[in-house]
Amino acid sequence: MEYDKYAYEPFAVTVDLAVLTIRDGALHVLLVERGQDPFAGHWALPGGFVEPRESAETAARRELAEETGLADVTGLHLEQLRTYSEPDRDPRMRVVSVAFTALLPDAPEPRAGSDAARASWLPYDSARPLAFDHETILADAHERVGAKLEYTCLATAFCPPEFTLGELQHVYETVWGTALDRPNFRRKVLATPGFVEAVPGAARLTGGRGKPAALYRAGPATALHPPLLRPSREGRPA
Amino acid sequence: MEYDKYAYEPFAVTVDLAVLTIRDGALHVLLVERGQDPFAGHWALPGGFVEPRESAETAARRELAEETGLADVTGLHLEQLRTYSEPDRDPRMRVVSVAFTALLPDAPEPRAGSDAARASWLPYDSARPLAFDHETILADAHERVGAKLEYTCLATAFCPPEFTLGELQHVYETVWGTALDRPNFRRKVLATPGFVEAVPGAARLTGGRGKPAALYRAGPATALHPPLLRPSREGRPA
DNA sequence: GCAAAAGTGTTATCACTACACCCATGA
DNA sequence: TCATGGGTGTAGTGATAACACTTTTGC
Repeated sequence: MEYDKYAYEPFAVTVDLAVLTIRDGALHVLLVERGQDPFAGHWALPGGFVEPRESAETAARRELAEETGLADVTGLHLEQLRTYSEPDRDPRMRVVSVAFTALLPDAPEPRAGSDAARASWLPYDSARPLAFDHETILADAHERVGAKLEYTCLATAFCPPEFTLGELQHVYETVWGTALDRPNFRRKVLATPGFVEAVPGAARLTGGRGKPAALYRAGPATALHPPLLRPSREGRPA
Repeated sequence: MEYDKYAYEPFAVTVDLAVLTIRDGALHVLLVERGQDPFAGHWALPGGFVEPRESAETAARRELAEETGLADVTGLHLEQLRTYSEPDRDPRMRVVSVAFTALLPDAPEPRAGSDAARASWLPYDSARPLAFDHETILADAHERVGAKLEYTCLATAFCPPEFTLGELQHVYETVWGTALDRPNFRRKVLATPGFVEAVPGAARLTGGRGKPAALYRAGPATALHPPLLRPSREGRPA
């Protein structure tokens, strides 16, 4: 560790956000359209510089509030993914980016930020091509969230304060891209203490038809024991 | 994203390494003794600056080779942990550090590096206090490795090319700090295709006494299905 | 009544735990 | 012959998967 602050070419440190939500039954991601080169006109993940007196986590939450326009983002799930530091990932200069993923229950229309031409929710499957290495970041975020659904109670972060078990199951099915058996899913969730808590007496119609579903709130538990594993594909990445 | 490289106070970007190994039946960590203030005389994780033309991963592998003195570190497990970016984590200047964890099978004596006064393997449990926020980084590394043992084949990274099932079990017991049932462990490992491969005919005495143990090599699998869960403590962190 | 969505029950299979027990070696 | 560590067998328990089935609503 040396003392000369200018011994090296300066590094810029930024945060990039993979903000995911479920909208119209499909996984969506918050993207901004770049107004300037490089990649002018391309979609990119929202993000920005880390300020001199804030941590990457603080910067990420600030950007999240700015990009979504939400007044209160304190309760939202925000998690550091990893740091992307390939020397040429930004053609202009050396930029090291700390990537985060955030999970939103509902999807308010984003407001076009200061430097972004447009901001919008796009379906995950059509979110390509993206600027820089953002496709890699987005794929890593998807894999991470999918894996964490297995052994944590993270799924409730995609749900509004009160939700039905059908909606919770839909979170799993949407992120994993697989269908689950409803009776088994239901038993599994209810058998895990603290995953969900029943809202006494409350019920809601979901698809316009059918029996009204009981409502639940997120419980205090964070871990899932035993885990709720994805239907087995053989070679799962580590 | 702006073009002025000097618009902000420069950030230094470093890597810190939590290098773990098992030595004399206990978890050890590679530490260096700091020669200069701040924290002169304190132990710290090895690490260093990311060079202008390398990624954090490249820098981490370079530092690993320098600090351990190993000629070939290409096969070793090296994994990004997370990035630590609290504004005051280094009192001298703004340093953002990308932390990695590395797993070594054997423990060659480290050579004292260029800027470090001494380098040494210390038992994990007595590796305190550490300089900067390195205690947090080390604890995060331990937790990450412990969690990955559950659902990946990572344990073989602590073992030499050929090892016994008893040695493999010892890896789990050392990292988790719990005893495991030998018959069940054995069945579990052998029932997972590609976790280990038998070395035909080979056997080795382990404790000087007892039946010689069959030898195994690491197999091609990376994931463990179903996982090998830690004996249940109730509230496991997410 | 019919379709749709919620919710319950049942059974076979699988995996895991906790043991008891046998085998090969050095002292 | 004993201590030590490797290796096998087995019975009880709990979790899972794959169904069939009932309930409550809108049309």
